[in-house]
Amino acid sequence: MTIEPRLDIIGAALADPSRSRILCELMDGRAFTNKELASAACISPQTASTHLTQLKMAGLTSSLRCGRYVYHRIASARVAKALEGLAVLSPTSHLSRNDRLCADTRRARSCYNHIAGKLGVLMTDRLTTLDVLQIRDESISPGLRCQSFFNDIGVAIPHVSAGKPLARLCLDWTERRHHIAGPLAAAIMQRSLDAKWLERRRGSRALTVTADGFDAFHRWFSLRRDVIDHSDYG
Amino acid sequence: MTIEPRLDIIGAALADPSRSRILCELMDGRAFTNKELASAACISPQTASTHLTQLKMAGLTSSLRCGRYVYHRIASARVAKALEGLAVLSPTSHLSRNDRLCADTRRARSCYNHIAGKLGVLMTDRLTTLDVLQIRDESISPGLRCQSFFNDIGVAIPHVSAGKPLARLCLDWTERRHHIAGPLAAAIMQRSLDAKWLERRRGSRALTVTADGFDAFHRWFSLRRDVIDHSDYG
DNA sequence: TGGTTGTTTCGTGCGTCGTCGAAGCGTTCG
DNA sequence: CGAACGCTTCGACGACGCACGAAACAACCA
Repeated sequence: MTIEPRLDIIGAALADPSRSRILCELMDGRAFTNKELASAACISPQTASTHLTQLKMAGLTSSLRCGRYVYHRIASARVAKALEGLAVLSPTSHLSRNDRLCADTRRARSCYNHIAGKLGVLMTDRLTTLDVLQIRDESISPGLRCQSFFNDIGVAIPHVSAGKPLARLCLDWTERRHHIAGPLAAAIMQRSLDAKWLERRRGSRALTVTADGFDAFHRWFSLRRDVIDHSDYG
Repeated sequence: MTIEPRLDIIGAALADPSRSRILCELMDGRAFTNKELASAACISPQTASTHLTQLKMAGLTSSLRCGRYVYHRIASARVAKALEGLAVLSPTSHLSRNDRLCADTRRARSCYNHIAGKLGVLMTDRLTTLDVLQIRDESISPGLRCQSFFNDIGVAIPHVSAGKPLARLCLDWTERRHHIAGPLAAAIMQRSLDAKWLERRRGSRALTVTADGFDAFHRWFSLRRDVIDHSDYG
């Protein structure tokens, strides 16, 4: 016998539909309570509690007690990255349904701590054509107009320790194309929320683009409203 | 209800110890028959057959009929990448045992189609300090001495279509450090096997460094035998 | 063609796991 | 202090899934 990674242990943690729903709920990077997650997964709080202890034991989530509430979140960016890697492998048959809420989620949503969905992909495209970011192979480096661009839109470029990426590419599981992740992407998302360009929706990872948001995305990213809104799915 | 990736479907495919062992066996990139995999996982051929159909249904493996044999392999590099991402998350308690075969596997092994383990990590380090490769952030670009180096050691640098990486970083699940993956890394592995620097071992992903191998790795990578051999575990 | 080998399907037994009601524990608030 | 609320544990029920023997199917070989 030779040593092997125990994929089955991680797999068993993922193998239940309720736990999968809980993880997807947590994938936007925020922390939720037991009860909230129970409601999101349509199960009783007792059941959610057992699931959450399993996820925690498997190292996928961590919990933080706060008064009588227990907040759960994805354990680390590494876990989030691994789960995103799995998400693009997961079956897509259920994605073809023309569901209004599906369309919303595809259009713009939070992914761990950055913007995903069509908006995320379009913004990423635009950042490269504007020479704000250079994407070579699978890595990202600042372009000529990086400083000025982020200065203009009011995003402070995060400081990262040497060797750590300012941003990285994340394969979008609905668009099947890359959007940016990492500290810079998180800063853009934070700015978009602070400036009320985007608003979180209750009980969903979907993000709503406000009127100011359409304005800002048109001004800074040349994204017309109908391009963002247009759904090219069945 | 909003759409979600069905992590549970992939998870269910991974959730069984036998299937995990089968996948780990396939992770070196080669194809194996049903019977071989059954033997590797210590289960009967019937059981292996059902597991393999499950893995195939989940999109993790693909099969190819060749006479009365059916060869199974990892479906794609994307799947291999996702599984590697999970492997670094998987529990490590069983890695602390001081097992001779464990040490072999840690020292050098094949990972999909490139070299992993201590040897893979050391080679990657050396390629950067020699300015053969430049690692910036999480991407890799050719260094000043790239052409001459690979010419010297007899590796033809693979052609890749524009925008595709020549190499990428892969987190080693035993060393917990990066080694290189991708076309260039595959070419290095192939060269090492052709030149008999490395030999595959029966029934294991471990790679044996030959006498010529120690010679070559010392000459080209300045890796002394004791550095490769030295186990800093248990 | 008949025997051997590899793979797959069927049926069954048995263990594991998800689910929720009930109850226990801890915290908050009036 | 007592009531309300949230979380967790326990127990029982039901369902799913892994395992292998037996048998069918497919391909090779003499």
